[in-house]
Amino acid sequence: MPELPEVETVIRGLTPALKGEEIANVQLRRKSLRIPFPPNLKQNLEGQKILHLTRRAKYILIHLMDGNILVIHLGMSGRMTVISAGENYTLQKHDHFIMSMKNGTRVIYNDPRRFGMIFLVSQDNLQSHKVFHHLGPEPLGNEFSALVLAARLRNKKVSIKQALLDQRVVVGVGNIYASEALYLAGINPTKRAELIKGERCERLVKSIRDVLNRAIKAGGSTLKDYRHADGELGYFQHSFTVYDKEGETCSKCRKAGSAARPCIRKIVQSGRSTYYCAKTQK
DNA sequence: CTCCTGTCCTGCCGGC
DNA sequence: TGCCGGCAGGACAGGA
Repeated sequence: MPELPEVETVIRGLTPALKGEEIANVQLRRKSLRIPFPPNLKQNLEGQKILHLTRRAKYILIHLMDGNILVIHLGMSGRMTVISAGENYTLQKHDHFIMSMKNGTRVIYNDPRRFGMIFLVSQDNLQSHKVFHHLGPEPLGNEFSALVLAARLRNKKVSIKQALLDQRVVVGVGNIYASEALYLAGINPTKRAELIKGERCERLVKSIRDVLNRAIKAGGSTLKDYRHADGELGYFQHSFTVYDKEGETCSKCRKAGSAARPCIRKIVQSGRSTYYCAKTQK
């Protein structure tokens, strides 16, 4: 499920609950998610103090006092829930990982499809770790620019939509925001990636940033403290402009008064749905 | 190198 | 109503 904005919203929700707190107990309710839990995960976490939380790509990084980082990826269906001290909570199906803090706060990781990952890596080995070493630039960071994107798209024969999903090109963009960003930039998703340069590339960079920033903002403003009444973090009502809107008329076409002709189409690219406006995306 | 396919897993929805 | 196929917001390995 979650792409960069959702992960970011989860982190903002977890931070006040976890920052500075000590982990008292860890419960693993199965042996593995997508990959096995590391053998000593429980022992390594219990007694540790949490310094702070950050994000890299779609990974949640929980920095611990001993120099290790607890890495959590939500996969397609992972969710985090915060339960305050003294609050009642009955464990649900697919609650796989539970971390209880010394002050009584609990954090629950639930993931029906189990495509998520939880593991530990030392601060020093983070960059070189298998899942991190190949990652491209953060789209909201200073290192991301039209020149950088163009360089990474060079010689890429795949479609620009597929390229945006490639975490070596840019991180954090998933299937929804790829469609959304291309719509905003007015770029046809089937276009060969290597053809996107110059002014179009500028527009794409700006669109990716816009779409992600707006989604993060929506996450913050529609949730009180990034948290539902039931403690669940990071999932918010957010209306997309083209995603899942096949057969509807996009806002640009509506504004242009094109007699409300349906312009949004759905296609499948390397097995994944793409939505776009057949009229405005060239 | 790049590209493409298959795979992991459960839940849900639409069609019959 | 029940069953079944297809699809779902991610990312990896392996082979061409």
